[in-house]
Amino acid sequence: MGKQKTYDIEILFRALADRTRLRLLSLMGSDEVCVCYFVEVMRLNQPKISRHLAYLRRAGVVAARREGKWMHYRIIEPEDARAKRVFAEVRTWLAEDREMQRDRERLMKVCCTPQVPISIQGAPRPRSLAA
Amino acid sequence: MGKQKTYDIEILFRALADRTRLRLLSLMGSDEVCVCYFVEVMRLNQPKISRHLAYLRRAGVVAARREGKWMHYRIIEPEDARAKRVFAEVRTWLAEDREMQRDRERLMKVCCTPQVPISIQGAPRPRSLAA
DNA sequence: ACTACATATCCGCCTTGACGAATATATATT
DNA sequence: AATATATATTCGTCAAGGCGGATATGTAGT
Repeated sequence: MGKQKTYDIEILFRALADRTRLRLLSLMGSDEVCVCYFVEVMRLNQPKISRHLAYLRRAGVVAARREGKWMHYRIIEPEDARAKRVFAEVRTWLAEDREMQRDRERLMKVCCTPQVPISIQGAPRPRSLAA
Repeated sequence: MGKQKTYDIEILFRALADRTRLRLLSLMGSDEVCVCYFVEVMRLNQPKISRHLAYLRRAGVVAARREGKWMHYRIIEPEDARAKRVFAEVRTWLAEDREMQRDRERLMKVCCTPQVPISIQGAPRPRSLAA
């Protein structure tokens, strides 16, 4: 459990060197997100999502929290000040990327629509979006 | 030649996801550096250095300039403002890394010692270090 | 043209990591 | 206990990329 390695430069960049993982991080930007939302929003198969989340977890970039059947993932802020600043700039960058923006819009829609898609009825919403 | 792709997020991070390449970038921090100095300072075999420099060039992170037998490599600043800021933070981070610091110290020594090692006698020094 | 030197590329080998499909695990419900 | 649902892991395959060693290329000097 406590494998909370101090942020290593290469480890971080390897974690960031994949578009799927960048999209995941972008969606976790403000908040914990449940796996089922990643699957719904990104339209990728579930094992692929899980594998990339596991990668991010091993790299120490995100942490997971279980809530019943659901798993929530959130970004871990680096302790190291330098790492923190790099990471902050990366997130700002992501915030401007087209595809990432579309993802976040879809996440909002999916969470806030009165008619939630059947596939995620009952799933716990990100706090920041829960009405 | 003009393959100067606009900085792509993943491409950049893949380029940064290797310690040898980070060390190269750290040495190029302020200035153009000649390949022979990389070899001398980093104590790695020359093909390895060249391969990583080629990788960085393909990724659009550095550019090369020939001067007789010598090749000088320098960092290309990203045009995109976001990329530029991420990159700047990365360089600040590198500036604090132990191994990178040792590399830069060795570069200074190698360039400024009265008795230059035989292997690089006559090689053109980085401008910022040339006495 | 020949030689020497600096650098780049090729080769074969090996590891990492991406993928889809299948399967395992964990939890909740009945 | 059996079932359903959410998520994780395993398997086999494949491409990217790391490595050292050998070799090719490019330039300068004789």
